[in-house]
Amino acid sequence: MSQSTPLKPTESELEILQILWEKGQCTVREVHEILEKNKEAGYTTTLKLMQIMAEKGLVIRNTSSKTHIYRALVNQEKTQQHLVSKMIDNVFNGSAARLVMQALGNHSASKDEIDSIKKYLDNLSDK
Amino acid sequence: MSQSTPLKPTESELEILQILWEKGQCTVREVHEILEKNKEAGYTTTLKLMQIMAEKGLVIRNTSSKTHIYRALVNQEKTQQHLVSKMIDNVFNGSAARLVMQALGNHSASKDEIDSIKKYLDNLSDK
DNA sequence: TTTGATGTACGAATTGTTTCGTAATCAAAT
DNA sequence: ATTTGATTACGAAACAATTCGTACATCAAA
Repeated sequence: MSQSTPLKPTESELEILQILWEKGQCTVREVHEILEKNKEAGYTTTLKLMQIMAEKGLVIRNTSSKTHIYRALVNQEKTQQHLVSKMIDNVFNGSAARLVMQALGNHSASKDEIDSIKKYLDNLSDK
Repeated sequence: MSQSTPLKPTESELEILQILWEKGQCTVREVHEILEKNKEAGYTTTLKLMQIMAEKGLVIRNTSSKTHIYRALVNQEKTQQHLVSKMIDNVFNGSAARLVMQALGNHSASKDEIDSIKKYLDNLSDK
């Protein structure tokens, strides 16, 4: 089964996709202003990236007015899934469990998060 | 705190690192033969990659004999940790829990794996 | 109708990664 | 000694991602 849209966006593209996934739709300027909070970047750089993403089919844009409006065209979950699978193969030798433990061993998970994962696991093993 | 060795190896570099992590030490040929099982690649390509990795400090090589022997110089767990953290930020908007669920939902982890993760979680929340 | 602000389009420079051809080196076998 | 085969060294091409300067379009306010 061939996939015409790339499921492996670059890092910069992912930064933009995350914004679009959250906001639903954005102008280049809106995306750019959010990006700028975290890193230095010229406006035309963001513009160019989003244009390329449109060419690749990662996003679609409405060009009916002067200021174009962009939306993500790739599915958030599918993209995440694909990237996680790749990482499991590429970094953890195929072991999902090791990735999970590494992710949790990091102090990045809060107690609430851990609890919700437990619930999730309980549901999983019920089936 | 600055890190002189890059903790973000490229994909090709990761493929090689995984082999070195597992085997401990390897010649270029050994690495190359393992890589060849999964993908097409010329011998000198692998050689060049490993030479560059040595320059970057990702690996170290013993050149005392004609055939050089390579070892990973970067730590497996630290590297994994770093990459997972990046992915959590970059792909899952900072939520470790969402990464974990994506990883488990997808790769249909075995019951044993799930149980061992549960135990791991119990230990985590005890502290 | 001119000016300024805000936009898009486009091309090109820069940087990093991957690939491989060719030459040089060395050791072992003949 | 010479040949053969396996190795490293090196340079450059091919490719991809990122960055940005400049030109041009549009619109609204002066």
